[in-house]
Amino acid sequence: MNQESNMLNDEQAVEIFKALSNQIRVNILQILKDPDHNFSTQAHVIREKGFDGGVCVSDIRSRVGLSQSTTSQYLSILLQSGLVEMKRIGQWTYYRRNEVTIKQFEKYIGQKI
Amino acid sequence: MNQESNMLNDEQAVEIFKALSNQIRVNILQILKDPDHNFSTQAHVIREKGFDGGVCVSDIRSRVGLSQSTTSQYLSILLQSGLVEMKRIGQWTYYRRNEVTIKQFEKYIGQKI
DNA sequence: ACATAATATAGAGATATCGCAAATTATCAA
DNA sequence: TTGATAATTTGCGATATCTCTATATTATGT
Repeated sequence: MNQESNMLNDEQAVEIFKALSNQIRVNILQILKDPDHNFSTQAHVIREKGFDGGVCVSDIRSRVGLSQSTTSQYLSILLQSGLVEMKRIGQWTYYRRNEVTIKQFEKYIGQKI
Repeated sequence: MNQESNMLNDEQAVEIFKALSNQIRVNILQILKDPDHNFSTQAHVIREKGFDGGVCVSDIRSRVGLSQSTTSQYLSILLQSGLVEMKRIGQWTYYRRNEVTIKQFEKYIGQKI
């Protein structure tokens, strides 16, 4: 893998900055760092099945206290930016952090900012 | 200096994300990394006098191609966020990167995001 | 005091974001 | 197929951001 392929470009970085320019979206990313600790045991947190740490929208919703539609919209902004990834299983959509993008973002800050 | 004093809080970080959620403001921060290289020799770049690397507003303006007022406003957004610092000398206002905040921000990303 | 240069602030129209309720779509279960 | 649950999409009013022109402020030189 060469240097290019894991370096974000400015446009992608600005997309991420936009996604993070809202306290609640930052919070969502933060609570997804430790789903087992941040959600109740009844919550739909995936602990196996190849999408470990994925949390469904309604559980995230009840944790951050926004309306369902706003929560869904914020998650799709985070998804668009690449900071999270999602997987639909049955009627649930599970979201989890995309650590690859987050690492690339960290690297971008260190080198380009 | 303890751990607290050089760790940004979430609110300060969101302020920085907002400042960086605009391509031109990111560009301004980037060109201020190397004023000697990014501005003409006639530009008002401070190379000594205790505010090394400071560039005046009109030189930044002509480099980024925005109106005078927008440039001034963008610089004050960057200033508010702490990413740059300024010093007025005579009729000129010089802006330069605030590497301390930038380092703190980098640390915040690594630890809190 | 006056003219000039550099910067900041005010005001405004266009566009984007915020966050909700309501409507729609997708999936499951009986 | 009917009903329930989960999520997305749409529509909306409120607020914020973008970027300009015009004006005000501050500092310098005559």
